[in-house]
Amino acid sequence: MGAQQAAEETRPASARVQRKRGRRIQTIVTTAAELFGERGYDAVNLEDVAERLDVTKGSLYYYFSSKDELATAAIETLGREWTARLEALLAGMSGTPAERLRALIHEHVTIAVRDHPAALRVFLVPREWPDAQHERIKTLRQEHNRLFRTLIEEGVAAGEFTVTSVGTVLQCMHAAMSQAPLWCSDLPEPARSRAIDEVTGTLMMLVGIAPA
Amino acid sequence: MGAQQAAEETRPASARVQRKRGRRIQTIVTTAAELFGERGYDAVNLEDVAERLDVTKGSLYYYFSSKDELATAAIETLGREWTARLEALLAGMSGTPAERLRALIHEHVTIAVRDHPAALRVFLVPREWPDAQHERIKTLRQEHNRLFRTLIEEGVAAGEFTVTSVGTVLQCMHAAMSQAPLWCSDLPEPARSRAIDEVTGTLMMLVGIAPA
Amino acid sequence: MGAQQAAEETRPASARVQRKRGRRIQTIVTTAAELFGERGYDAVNLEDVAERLDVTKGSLYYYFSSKDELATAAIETLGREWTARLEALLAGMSGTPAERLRALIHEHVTIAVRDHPAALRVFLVPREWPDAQHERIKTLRQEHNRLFRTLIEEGVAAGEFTVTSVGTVLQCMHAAMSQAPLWCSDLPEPARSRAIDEVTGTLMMLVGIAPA
Amino acid sequence: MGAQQAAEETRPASARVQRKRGRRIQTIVTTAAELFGERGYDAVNLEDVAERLDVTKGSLYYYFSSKDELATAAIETLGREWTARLEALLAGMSGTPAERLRALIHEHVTIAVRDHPAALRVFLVPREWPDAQHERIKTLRQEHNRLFRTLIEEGVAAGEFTVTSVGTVLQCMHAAMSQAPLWCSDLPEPARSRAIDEVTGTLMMLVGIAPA
DNA sequence: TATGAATGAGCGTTCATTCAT
DNA sequence: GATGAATGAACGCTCATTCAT
Repeated sequence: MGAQQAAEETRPASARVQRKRGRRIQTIVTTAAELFGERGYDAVNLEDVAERLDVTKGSLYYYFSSKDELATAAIETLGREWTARLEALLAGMSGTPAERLRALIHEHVTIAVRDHPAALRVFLVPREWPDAQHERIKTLRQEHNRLFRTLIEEGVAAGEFTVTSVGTVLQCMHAAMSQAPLWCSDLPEPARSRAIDEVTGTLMMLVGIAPA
Repeated sequence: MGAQQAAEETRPASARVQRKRGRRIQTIVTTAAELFGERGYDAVNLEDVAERLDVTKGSLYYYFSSKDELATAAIETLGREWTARLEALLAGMSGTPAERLRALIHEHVTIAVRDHPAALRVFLVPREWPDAQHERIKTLRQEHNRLFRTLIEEGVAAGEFTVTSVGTVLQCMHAAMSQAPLWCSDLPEPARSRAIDEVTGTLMMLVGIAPA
Repeated sequence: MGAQQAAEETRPASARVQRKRGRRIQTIVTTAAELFGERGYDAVNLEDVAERLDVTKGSLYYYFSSKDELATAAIETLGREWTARLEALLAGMSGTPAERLRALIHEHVTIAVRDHPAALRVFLVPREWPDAQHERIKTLRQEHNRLFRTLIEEGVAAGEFTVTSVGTVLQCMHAAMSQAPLWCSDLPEPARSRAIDEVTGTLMMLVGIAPA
Repeated sequence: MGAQQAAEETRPASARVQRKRGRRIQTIVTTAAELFGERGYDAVNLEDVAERLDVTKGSLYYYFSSKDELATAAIETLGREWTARLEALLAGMSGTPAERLRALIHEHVTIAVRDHPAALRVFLVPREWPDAQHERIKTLRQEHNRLFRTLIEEGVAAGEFTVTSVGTVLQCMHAAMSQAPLWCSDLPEPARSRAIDEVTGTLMMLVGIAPA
């Protein structure tokens, strides 16, 4: 490849190419996220990822230099999307802190149970992951926690919530929400929604809101 | 060698040997339980287990016929001991359901945080384990749950507890208690005890008991 | 890349690749057949096969998913080729049943002694092989036997042959032909051909044809 | 152990002890011969041998310094016993060479089919065995062949037998007799005896004796 | 860009052999 | 003499990674 061609590529052509590359990467990352979520880091091999994408193993290395890097990207994507959905929910609603917290928990559990039964492997047992991911997971979780923390503190300040310790409530809440897929995901539909509602109601009690 | 001598010597020797073998097996199982707990089934290899025991990999096969069998034994031991400690606690105390539940939660979290930071891998993410263990884990967890369930139902019947659904409360409680090691185990001592107390107080809210 | 180009390029390339893969597999199977024949299933390890092919053990798994499968392919190849050669011989000749049987025996022994001293391990001691191969071997041997059986029955019907029992004659004949490499293969050339002739003449006596 | 005691043991006590040791060794060797015969050298492990003898693996090393040595002894025993039985048969009978050869073949096949379906592994595929055994097997087989050879040469000299080459007839005969267990051993009793008779009759044709 | 092929380190498992008691 | 325990080398197999094309 000549230098000139290279120069041509880094500008206009390259923009289209890079967008394409970006989309390709997203496809891969999303697929990887599904698999890592379903089975965990160790139990996923690149052959599986490649097969689900209908490419060969070797191709993955054109986009990611290692399994670790792919996993990092997958987690990143998972975390971002999740937080974005929760933020979107909050942005579009008003009401008392209790109403909003209830909606937030409900949404979180719904995402976990319906879309990412996967994710508990990521957020629940971070030690399963290589150190590189470990830190990133922590950060993502903090961003994620921020949404809940803000709301809870608001409710406490308003005298609406009663808590022992905000930090502890967050940890417990998160643990329960993340593990919910274990007992909810396999339920047939009417029962599954009911189960999600129950979890939501139960977790509201952590801030002192009695069941309806 | 006469038959009598044989009767006097061979059998008692065999009994001693038997006991020795039993102890050896316990040592191995305990070590294995630690490692499986720390890293999960996939990430533990028999070389690691052997090294920690200061023997070679092959020796493990003198006692266990496969990694699976070793894992099964490790889980079994872990589960039994845990349940036994909780049962012992309940057997030695009286008081209102709230007092007893508080003690039970406190003990569970203490065991998890201090003695088996390990165990969350086992009880929290059962899907990580081969099918053979999967069922056994379920059973152990049920026995374990029974202690909590009985107490909660008693409290509800006495009008002392308020719950959305006993089953859901159990699941959430268990999830939080099991994950507690993640944020408590590495704390220095006075803080750790305080953290355990906070978790206890927070989880009592799941049955409608307000913080002190 | 346009769809047409893809159609013109990807498929033909894939066809060439396919053929290349086929050739590679044949090379491996042939090499494996030699080794299995020389030493038997148990005594051959994949390291040996790989070394003779000048690749690493792991590479074999790109083509065969287990030692068993490789062995099956090796046996299949061996059996097919052998039967094909015998069929080709018969197709190209006429004459009395005795003449044709003599030629058939001679060819079989020649193949065994010169080309596959190997094969006795396969056809002589089927119990040495895993069950998967066991059945396949039986089938191959039956196809193989069919050629001899047809001819012998023809000779018997024509009153040219005298036998105790066709089945038993086939078994004895096969046993001797297969084991011939043991005492013939290491002979220097003029003696080896003579030995093969003697075996042929001797085995013709099993159908009542006296030596020349 | 004091020198005196040793001195005492090497004489009178030692005789009894040594006989005992000899009997013990015979038991082990016989058992090993069975197993090697059933499964072949590679597929037999010392654990199996020990278990069948109801001792531990380690004990075998008190009598044999390696698996190889045990195998050698097993083959030796097998071969000796076999030859002895054939010699005994011949010693106790008279008649024409044909009558005696027929009896000899019949006895050989009967032993093979009924008592040592085993043995084909030993005598049919000597290459399966370590070099140490290889030579010994050859020798045993020669002794064994001698019985047949003598008889055949006698029959030829008497004009009763017609052969292409005595050596070749012996090889073919041996091959067939040894492999007979493969198709006879699993037959139910009346059929098995008949099959043995058929093999005998068929093999007599190798020396020019027509079926009855 | 993408593929098919190959590599090599590592893992679970087996087994002949050794040895203290 | 015999046992229980341990060892270490080897084997079948997996998989992340590399690379020529």
